[in-house]
Amino acid sequence: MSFPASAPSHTTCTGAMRSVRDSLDLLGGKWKLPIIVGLSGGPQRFKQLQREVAGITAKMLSKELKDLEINGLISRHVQADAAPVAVTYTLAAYGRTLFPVIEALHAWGQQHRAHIMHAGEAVAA
Amino acid sequence: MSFPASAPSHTTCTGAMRSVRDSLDLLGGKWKLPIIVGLSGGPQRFKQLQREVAGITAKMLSKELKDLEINGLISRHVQADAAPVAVTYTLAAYGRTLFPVIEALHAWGQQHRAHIMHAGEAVAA
DNA sequence: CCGTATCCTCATCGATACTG
DNA sequence: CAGTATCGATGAGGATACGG
Repeated sequence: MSFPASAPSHTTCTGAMRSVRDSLDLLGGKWKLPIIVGLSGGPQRFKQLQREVAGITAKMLSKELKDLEINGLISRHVQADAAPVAVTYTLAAYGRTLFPVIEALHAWGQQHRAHIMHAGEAVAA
Repeated sequence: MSFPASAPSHTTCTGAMRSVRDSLDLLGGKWKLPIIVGLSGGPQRFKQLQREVAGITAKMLSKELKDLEINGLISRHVQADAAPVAVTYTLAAYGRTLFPVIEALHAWGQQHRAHIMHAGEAVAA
């Protein structure tokens, strides 16, 4: 259920769109999901994370991390005892609820890449 | 499999990010998914679809439909026999492979909305 | 190391008017 | 009806430099 396979009503679709858009609003943009993926392997410090995500600037990383924290997807921890200050970002439990979403996106992305390869091929499946 | 639950390696994450980004590139933006949802109930004509998606302008709809067709997610059919020209858009079989993705986004969006409601609540029920 | 401030560019999206 | 053309607003995102 949840996503009608054959004949969704007008209202059903409208409702579905709302939720989908909600998710997109939160996770959309270039960096949100990559950052979450980057944190999925365990806590990371700012610089580490920046290296992990690859291509992101400090400005964007900082901004996106704020957004994600506001939405409760990640948490930020400061260790002031260290000399040059250490900040650690951790994927919150709530952030892990995104795994199915990420997995779906990941799976489709992979499949799509394969699909493109033999674009003209016969194939069926 | 596919998305390591506990300790993904550096390389695994990088690979996952690529696929996720690929999907996002194709499906990102404000309208792609809503349009696909709008077509999930069956073929639609341009104007119908515009009404269905709600809020989209002719310009955006036209542009997005082109993108989606190029990627093989939908197909366009023109009936020139009718007086004022009728164009029908249909969700291609390949477009239906997105249903799991949409369903994931949809489910998370719904859950998130609920999550927000009792953000500070100590549960009620 | 961890960011913030500033400036800038470009893609996205919207409104309106118009054509076939 | 099915689109396209034009103009304009907005903001995401990048480069660089600097502060704590």
